[in-house]
Amino acid sequence: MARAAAKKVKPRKRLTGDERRESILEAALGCFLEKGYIATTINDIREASGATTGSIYHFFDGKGALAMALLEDAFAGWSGESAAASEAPEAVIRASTTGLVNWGLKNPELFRFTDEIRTLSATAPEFAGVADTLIEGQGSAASSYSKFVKAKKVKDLPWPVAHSLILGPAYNYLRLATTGRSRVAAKRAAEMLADAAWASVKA
Amino acid sequence: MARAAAKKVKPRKRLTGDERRESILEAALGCFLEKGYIATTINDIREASGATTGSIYHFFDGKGALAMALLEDAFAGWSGESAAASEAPEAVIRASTTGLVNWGLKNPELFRFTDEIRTLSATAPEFAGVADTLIEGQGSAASSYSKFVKAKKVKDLPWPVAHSLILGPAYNYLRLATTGRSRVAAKRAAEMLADAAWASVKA
Amino acid sequence: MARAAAKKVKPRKRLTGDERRESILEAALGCFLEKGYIATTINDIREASGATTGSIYHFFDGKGALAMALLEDAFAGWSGESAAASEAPEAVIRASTTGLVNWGLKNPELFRFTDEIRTLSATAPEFAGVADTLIEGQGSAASSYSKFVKAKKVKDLPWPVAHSLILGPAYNYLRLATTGRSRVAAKRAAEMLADAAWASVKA
Amino acid sequence: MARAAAKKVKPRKRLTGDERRESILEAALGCFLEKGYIATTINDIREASGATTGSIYHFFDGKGALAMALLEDAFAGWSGESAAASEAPEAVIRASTTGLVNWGLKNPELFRFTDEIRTLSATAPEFAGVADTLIEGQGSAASSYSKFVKAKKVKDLPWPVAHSLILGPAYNYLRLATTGRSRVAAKRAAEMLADAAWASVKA
DNA sequence: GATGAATGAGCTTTCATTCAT
DNA sequence: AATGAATGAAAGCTCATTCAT
Repeated sequence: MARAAAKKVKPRKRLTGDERRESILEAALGCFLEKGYIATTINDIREASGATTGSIYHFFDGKGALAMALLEDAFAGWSGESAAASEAPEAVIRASTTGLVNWGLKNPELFRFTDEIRTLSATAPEFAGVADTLIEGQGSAASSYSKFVKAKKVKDLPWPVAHSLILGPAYNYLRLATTGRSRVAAKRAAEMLADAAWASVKA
Repeated sequence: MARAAAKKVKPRKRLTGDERRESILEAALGCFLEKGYIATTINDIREASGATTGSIYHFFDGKGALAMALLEDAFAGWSGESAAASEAPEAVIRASTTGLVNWGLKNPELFRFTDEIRTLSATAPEFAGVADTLIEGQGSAASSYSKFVKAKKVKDLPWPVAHSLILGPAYNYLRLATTGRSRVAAKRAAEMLADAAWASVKA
Repeated sequence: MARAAAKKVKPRKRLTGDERRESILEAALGCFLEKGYIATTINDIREASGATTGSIYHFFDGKGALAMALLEDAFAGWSGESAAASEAPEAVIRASTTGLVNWGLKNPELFRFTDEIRTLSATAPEFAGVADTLIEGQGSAASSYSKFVKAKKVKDLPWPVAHSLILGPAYNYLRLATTGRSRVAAKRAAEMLADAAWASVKA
Repeated sequence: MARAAAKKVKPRKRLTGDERRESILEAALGCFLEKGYIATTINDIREASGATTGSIYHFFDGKGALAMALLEDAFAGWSGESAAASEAPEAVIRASTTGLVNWGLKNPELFRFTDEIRTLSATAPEFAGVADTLIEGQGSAASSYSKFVKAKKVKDLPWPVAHSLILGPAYNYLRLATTGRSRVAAKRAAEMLADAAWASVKA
């Protein structure tokens, strides 16, 4: 009845703290992108990263915190892509649209991931507050817009409406593109959407 | 193996099949809207409906099937709201936008619910196929649009782009309105968005 | 929210009591043979028979009783096959062996079904008592054998041993044949096993 | 979604992985032998082992995996008992028979357990493949037999038939002995069956 | 830092059986 | 004789998190 130990101990590569942290983040991202946040378990991340459960909890406060950390990275990437060449209203607004579209087309799973978290934020307390960041964008966007309004460069629309006109089509397009159905010339789409966005809000 | 016979039968109000079915659906909807689909348990629905677990499974194949049944209702309501007064391109397209906005403002939790399911459909097999319905709308929309294109009433845009211009702002607006932050004159918003939608696609 | 009744009522063919009883038995047999007793649910039988749950319980005392009824039929078939042409010891013993093998090869799933119930009888109270019938055979077999012993036609072996020599190889062969692996000339196998059985016990 | 943190940690004796694993296996065996595999629940095993549900699933993939692990042990014990003193055909074949009988008489519940699993293997996917091991024995047995055939030491019988002649009576005898009815001199039975087995197949 | 055993409430789902109609 | 809604205990299993080592 005596039985041999079931699992050989896989000798684990020794990593420094930062490397371990990094490898966990990477693995978590891979899992979240592949199966979605909800369907991913800590165990999945453990297996993918080669870390132990305890290690994961040593570096992060849990699954939610892991997602939040990744979300910040994602958001940074998106922001970078949305930087305008000039401060001119048209440039700024077009860059918002094309930045989102281009970033999303480059990182389709990442877009889906952010979208999932945004949805969950409606009911999951650990993601409360994410909605603002994700949907309102850079926060400063609203105040930029109101400056443009004062300068009579754009229509005096309520910000939610303006936001919807500028980014709504882009989001929608990414959802379509991300769902694997439609396929359309990527570059052109971003421009078409930016054209429309600017046309919709310009004074 | 032999399941123990149910010992005490606490007589419960006897409903007809349809009544019970209805009460379960209603309770499920209430729970889904209140706590979200994911956070809702069968037990919640059981308590809210007064049915037994077995009864719920007698009428529905599970939580997913329950959601699907409700989704169809939701979709029907939205479709109804989007009916245009005439077949004129402008009327049709404006109705798409205002229909979605008005329906969503009238049923904010229901909108959130559909949005949650759409998000989950990316990874949850039980909701595969939902995405098409929810995001592409009535299916016939694409062909309507191409008829308008042929009639030179609207721009010859790829359908995903046109879809994004027509409904993207509306969706976005509803997400903002639904997240409990912004508040804007409801009626006016629908019109503003419809104006922009039509302006974006008209020939 | 009002929804149409979910299921069209399939008009059910009106059967007489006996016909209904028969159709239930038949359906139950089909299910038991196909998926095994344990894996078969009353619901499976309901669907296969076209009867309603209530009907099934009207005619039978439950799943166990259904199995018992079928078991008796099975046993009758097996007994019939085992009838010897004469009362001569050799004929009787050979017929026991060939009868079992031939019956089992003709009704492989039925053999498996009886084997499953026999196994369950060790722990399931509803089948207590089945073991005797199934494993000891016709009950009278033991006394037949002791008559043969007295007539010095066969060895004076303890009945369990004799039983094992006469039927054990046949059972084993059927299990092999039934498991879908081996294939051997059916007729010949029965004879070989009968030869050996007789040789093993003859005086 | 976010699982509630385990509130109160009732400290339990800390065992090494192997100890806990062992205790679970032992408890599972006890339950399976006492009530049968089917009638045993995870909860039974939990109570018997003192482990928590989670611990059981930490070490084993479920009830089926637990049974498989135990089955391997059982099989090893049986194999050990069947080892022949020499390579002579008669010794090998007699050892097969007596080994099975003796092992089964020493471990009657274990025999019953293996028999139950064999039966279930016909329909339960988790036990597919068990049948071969359990019913065909050591795999090498067939090739041993064919060597004996070539050496003209035994009859040139199809393997299923030979297998049935050698082990069928033994299995049958154990089923009788295990069902708690008959009682016969154990030692003598093994020999009688071995005598017959050898007589049936010797050239 | 690192490990991985341990926790245990809670999940979805099953199903033999009952009984009001 | 027939219906099928209702029952509800119990099943197998999950998994975020904790913490002794």
